[in-house]
Formats: sequence, structure tokens, C-alpha cells
Amino acid sequence: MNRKVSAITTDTFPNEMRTSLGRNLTYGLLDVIGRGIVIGEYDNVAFPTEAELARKHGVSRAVTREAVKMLTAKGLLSARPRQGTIIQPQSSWNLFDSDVLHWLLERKFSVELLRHFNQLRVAIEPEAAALAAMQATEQECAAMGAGLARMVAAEAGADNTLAADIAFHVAVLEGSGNPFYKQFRDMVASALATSIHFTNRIKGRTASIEDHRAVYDAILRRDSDGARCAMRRLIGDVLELIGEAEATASA
Amino acid sequence: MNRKVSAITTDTFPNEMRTSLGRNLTYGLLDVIGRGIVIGEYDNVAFPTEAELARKHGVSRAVTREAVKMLTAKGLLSARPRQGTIIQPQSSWNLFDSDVLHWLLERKFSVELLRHFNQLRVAIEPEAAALAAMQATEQECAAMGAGLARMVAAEAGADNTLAADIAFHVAVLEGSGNPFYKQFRDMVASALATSIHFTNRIKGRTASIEDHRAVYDAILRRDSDGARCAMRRLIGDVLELIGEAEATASA
DNA sequence: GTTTACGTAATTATCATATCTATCTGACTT
DNA sequence: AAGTCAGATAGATATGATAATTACGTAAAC
Repeated sequence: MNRKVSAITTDTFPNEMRTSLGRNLTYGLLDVIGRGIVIGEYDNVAFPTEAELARKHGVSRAVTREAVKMLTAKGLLSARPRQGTIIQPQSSWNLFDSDVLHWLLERKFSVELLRHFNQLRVAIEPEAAALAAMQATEQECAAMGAGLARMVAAEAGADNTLAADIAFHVAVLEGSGNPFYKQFRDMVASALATSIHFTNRIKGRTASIEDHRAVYDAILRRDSDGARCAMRRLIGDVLELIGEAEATASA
Repeated sequence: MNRKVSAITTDTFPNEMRTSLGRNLTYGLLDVIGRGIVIGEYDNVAFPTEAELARKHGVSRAVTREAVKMLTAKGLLSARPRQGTIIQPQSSWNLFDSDVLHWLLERKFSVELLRHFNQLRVAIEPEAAALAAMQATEQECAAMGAGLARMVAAEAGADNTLAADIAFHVAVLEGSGNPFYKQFRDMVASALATSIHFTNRIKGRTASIEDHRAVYDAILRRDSDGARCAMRRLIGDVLELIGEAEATASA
């Protein structure tokens, strides 16, 4: 396995490439450049040209162009002849792309972003719970129950707290029967994974199980408004904690 | 301008290329393939290989690959050696990508999709209004006022009803100060543009202006809950109309 | 002095071709 | 059965050449 030595090789990016099935140079470069943009690596310097990017990372221009095109599709870049490739204002980044969100949450951790995201969750998830109460199938309800059961098991150390929490919230979103809500699957998973350390540090999750169960029970008895309120309370609590943390940090 | 004649030329896709700045072959092909996938052009046939796509559209493989990569980034495709390029299940399409949403809404018009989207709006926009009531700047409030004024003007035939409606809703989203809500800008614009004919047909928009003004007033007096309720009522009405239409259609 | 027109050069866009790599299939061996 | 190897296929990558676009500086025009 003696290939040309390059900054980015197929080996450089093994398993953690959550982007579809890719573990090839293009996806590697996509990840490196994307993360670089989000971190702010190019904030005070002109973004490199295709040729420079290719040379710097030791890959061909074709690979570079494909990675750049993918980042363009995600709203991070735009390219024009003679002007070069430039970073788009953050307002046009596609935050609902799980790659972009992942990069954002991964960087120097921003409580503000976490608050913004949970301000979104407090809109989305209660409504999803309400929809789920109206039309979730038995299977979908069973998935929620399983998630809850895992949370209880995790309490006793028999399962992973984070994975259980995610499983429950994802199950509710799936139960909504609405493809837009279902899209939040990856986002919520990504964000919870990042924020769990944060929220855990502030407050034990012991009380949380009961809150989750309240959502679950309401959905089971087809109580749409009850499910909405319970879920809103659940996420509202998280939001409150974040607000307090922000206030403490700035004080 | 005598270049090689091909199925997709630079001239084929002139101005209407809302995707970033592109009016080149890659963006043209992106649009053609993307629309084809959404419409269902490949539903009962194997998706072509890169080579076939390139030949069919008369472009090089490099262009084809770039378009395919962009569609991969939007969640529509995935590619593996030997397996070929395959269409992803609809559940992994990025519905929050304005291209994807545009293609979806453009196809044989689906009332169900419209309902699903408005089920999302009824979660998002009231919360955005509530946030706007808390922290919109004077400028942002002025933008909402301007949108409302345009709606009044449109009533008298002095402005475009659709554009005015969009302007108001976008202004509220912008006023939320939350980047996730701001992302709905393009989506709401895209969806309203498609649905306006539908909703207009069912009900005159005369009553609508007062509903919009109620939202605006609540935000101005910093009444968070009032804004949320007013906006919820506004979109709830639309949702109800869609539900009735669906019931009628299936009856 | 300001604007307009235009040529130049830089950078992306495209093409064509060749080679590499991953992976499925099936035959062959153990 | 289970493992191993060979062939075939389709995407992945590299390379180099050409075209198209347009920012920018310069000169001409007003």
C-alpha cells in the first residue's frame, strides 16, 4: 500500500464519515474544507483558488471541484470565474443539513447556537408530539415505549443515556407522520449528542424520565394537547437551563 | 456562438437558475436530474450510470459527476462503485433545501405535501412571531410594517398580493433573531408562491389582512403570547382550508 | 474630471482520456 | 461449506488541454 503521499488519503478518513457511504478523497476533502470554513480558518484570508486547494491537500482538481460543489449545495460556498470561490454569508448556510450543523456544534462550543437550536426544538417537537398523538401507528408508539424503557434501563446503568434519549425523541418525530418533522431525526440526534455533556453537567436527568413518560402517556391516550404541553415543558426546561447558563457566563 | 450542440447548453438555462449564481452546464444538469428524480422519472427503471447520464445529456463525465455530487449533498442520490448511482429513499431527501422543496412543489401538485408543509409552518411561524415580539429591532419591525402596507396596497391593486404576503412572513422570520428560523425564508417564499393559487381559489384574502395586522400589532406591543396566538390562528386557518379541500377531493 | 469602452489576465467551467480502486459474481480450490 | 482467486463493472482519481466568464486596469470619449 505505497501510494503517493498526500495530505488527504483514503486512509485519513476511515469510519467516521457519516456522509452517506463515503470514505473517499472527495468526502474527506469535503469534511476538511467544510469544518475549516465553519471554524473560521479563512476568516481573514482570501479563500484559496481551486488550484491552491488541490495542491494544499494533495488531490487532483477534479476531487477538489467535486468537494467544492457539494459545499456549494450546502450553501457554504459560491464560485464564479475570475472572482474565485468565496465563502457565503453565514445566513445562507443550510443549517438543516446535518453535516453543517455537525460542524457548527463541533467547533468551539457555542452556547448561543445551542440556545437557538433549542428555540427551534421547542417549536418543532411539541407539535410533532401533538401530531403523533393523532396518528402514530402502534409500531411507532412501541418505538417510543422502547425508547422510554431504554432511558429507564440507562438510569440503572444498563444502557446508554444519550442513545436512549435520542431514540425516544426520534421515535416521536417519526410518529408524526410528517416528512418535514421526520427530517429532524438527524438534526436532533446530532445536537443532542453534542449538548448532552452540557445539559448533564447542569442538572441530573433523574427528573427527566418522568417528563418523558408524560409525553408518552399523552400520546398513548391520543391526547394531542396533552402531548404538546408535556413536550413543550420538557424542552422548555432545557431552554431555561441554557438561559441560566448564558446569564451566568456573561456575569 | 457556435459550440457543440448538446442536450444541455449554457443557453438552455438562462436566468431562472435560482441556485446560487449558476447558469452553467452543471447547474442545468443538476436541475434536470433533480426534477426528474422528484417527478418519478426513474421510478421503475434503474438509475443510469454516470456514463449514460453524460451521454444522454451530451455533457462530459466531469460535469455529470459534479451534478451528481450536488444531488448527493441534497440527499437525493448515493453512489458506490459497482453498485452504481442510486436514488435514496424519499425520507432522506433534504426537504429544507429550497431546490428540493421547489422540485417537489412544482411536480404534479400534491395537496398532501402542502398540508405537511403547513403543519410545519404552524409550529415554526408562531414561535418565530413570539421571538420577534421579544427582540425584533426597530428596523425589523419596520420591515413587517412595510410588508403589511404592501398587502393593503395589493388589496387596491397597487402591488402584488403574493409578494406582499411573502414579504410580511419573511420579515417576521427575520425578526426572530434566530438563524434557524431565518432559514425558513426561502422555504416559505417558495411554498407560498406555489400555494397562493390554491389558497386564493378557496377563499378571498380579504379577511387575511386583519389577521396579519393582529400579528403585527402584538409584536409591536412586545406581546409575545399574543403574537404567537395570532400567527397560529393565521396559519391554522390555512391548514383548515387545506384539510377541507382534501376531504372534498377524496369524497 | 467623470464616464464609458475595451483589452488583458485570472479563475472557474468543461472536455477527453487514461488509470486506479472497490466490489460483486462465480468458478475453483480446500 | 468455506476460503481463495479471476474477471467484470462502475465509480474515483489524475492529468492536461481548451473554453467561457468577468474583475480590473487602462485608454478613449464626453
